[in-house]
Amino acid sequence: MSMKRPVRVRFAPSPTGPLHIGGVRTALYNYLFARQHGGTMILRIEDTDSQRFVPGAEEYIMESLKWCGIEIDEGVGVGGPHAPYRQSERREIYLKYALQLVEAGWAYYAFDSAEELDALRKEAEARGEAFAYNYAVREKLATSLALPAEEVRARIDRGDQWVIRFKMPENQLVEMDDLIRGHVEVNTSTLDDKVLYKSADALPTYHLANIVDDHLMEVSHVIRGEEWLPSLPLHYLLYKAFGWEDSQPAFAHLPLLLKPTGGGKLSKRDGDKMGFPVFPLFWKSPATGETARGYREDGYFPEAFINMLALLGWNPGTEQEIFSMQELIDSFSLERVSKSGARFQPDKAKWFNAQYMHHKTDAELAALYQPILREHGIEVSDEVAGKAAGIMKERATFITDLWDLTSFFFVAPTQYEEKQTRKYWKGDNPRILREVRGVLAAIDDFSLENTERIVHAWIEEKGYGMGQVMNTLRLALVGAGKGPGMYDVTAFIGKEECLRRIDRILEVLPPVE
RNA sequence: GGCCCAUUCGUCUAUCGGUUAGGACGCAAGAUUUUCAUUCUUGAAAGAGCAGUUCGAUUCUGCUAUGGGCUACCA
Repeated sequence: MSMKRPVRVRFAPSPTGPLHIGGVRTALYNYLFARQHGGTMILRIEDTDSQRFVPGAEEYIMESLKWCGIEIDEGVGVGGPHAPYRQSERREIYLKYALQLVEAGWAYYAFDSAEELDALRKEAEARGEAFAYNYAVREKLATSLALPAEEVRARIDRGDQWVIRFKMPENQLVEMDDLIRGHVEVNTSTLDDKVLYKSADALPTYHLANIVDDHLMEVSHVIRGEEWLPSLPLHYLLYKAFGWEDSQPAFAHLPLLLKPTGGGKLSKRDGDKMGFPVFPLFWKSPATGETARGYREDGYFPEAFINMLALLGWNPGTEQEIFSMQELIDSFSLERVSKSGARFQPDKAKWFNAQYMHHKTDAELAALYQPILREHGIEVSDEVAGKAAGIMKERATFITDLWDLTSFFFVAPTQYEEKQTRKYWKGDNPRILREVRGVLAAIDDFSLENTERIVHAWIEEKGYGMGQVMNTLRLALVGAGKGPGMYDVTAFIGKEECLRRIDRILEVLPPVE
């Protein structure tokens, strides 16, 4: 591979359902790599399995990438010089290449039916062996290697179903290089003759389509999940068979995302069981009506989601943990991707979201919080909404946490928390609160600082306990033993509202004995 | 079963032969605070096992164990 070759990477999902977060991470790493090298990010849809195609999945994939901020330069949805980018729309391309391999002796026709293959597998299983379609059997079965040429011709002309299989060489060492795993070698005798093309639906399988398209689309780096590592030797041999070794892309196989409990790939069921989303966006299956929650709908910020995902299997080698997309682009490298699978950590995802929450400006918070306020019938300016959110953001993980945290700014308490009431609505406290009312009523400049100064001086002068006074006031204004500093509340709701809330508690709440 | 990949605190990870094995999440304790939180400080917590190479191995090699992936006319 030439150093000068322009970087072109592709994300090539199969539209068989919603894109799960492992797929999002693969897309992200491709994107970061492309951007860092001034390269091109391609989106190719690999819909060569007509059986598993799910309507809506492709749109879901594109919307997910968009939400994540992963931009596509070329491919489905945006077009480009190698269009079309949906493999089902490229079907006429593949047969030619499959036939080229047959002609060159790298592939052959096989006429076995599904039932026949099933029987062979069962037979082998009965003997305690695994059936492999390979050098040992291909010349004994109904293949163009065993049958006379006229017979092969006749079967094809007659319309018999056939497939084209790769003729895996016997006992050859394939040496491969992976950007993450290093040198890998495997003996071809342990491999089988994979189907490359299926006549039944006139479509290639993944292996053929993948190599042909990567070649045609001038892909320079294939960055994909580790589940593809076992088929890498086949892919190497395919490049060799086509004579495309010189332009063969470099490969990088990413470690898998594992269940939080360990023991396998992360799956949809884990999310349901352990209460965290496995998909970026909410998904509803058009076929079954089944739904799955998404990070977006669960209140995650896309930046936090991406930050969390980026650090799962990659790290910069420094102690930095918070990264903007641009920072990720600048510091990402395949060499620093780890080799072993990473368990997904729901708790850490929340922590990342909280970090981003804490760094949001009041204006940003206002935009996100306003819809929730309106749901609760609160109509306030962006400035007011942002201020309330800003005061309490440090305690929130999600935007949706803000209502519980700030509702008292907008709505006077109608109930008083029992514990706080028992503790503070007793003895002299109601009487002292009446005095506090008088002090507050006399203040003209109701700013946080001024109110604090005057009230504190008064408390000191009277010799009252700070905790007693402030908590009683808190009970009156908030109705509970929580909230920000008291003067944040007084300044926010203003003098009149303060007095109103004090009057109400004095009127409504009988003192505790 | 076969093939391939992996293995450092509970989890995510740093270390590119010589370190008191570092950070983060979570957990615990303490401090701060008018409340609830936040925040801060501190603490517990790791090289799977056995050989070998080496003056010296977490780091290199082999074996074992464990985990994972693949083994479809699915991707």
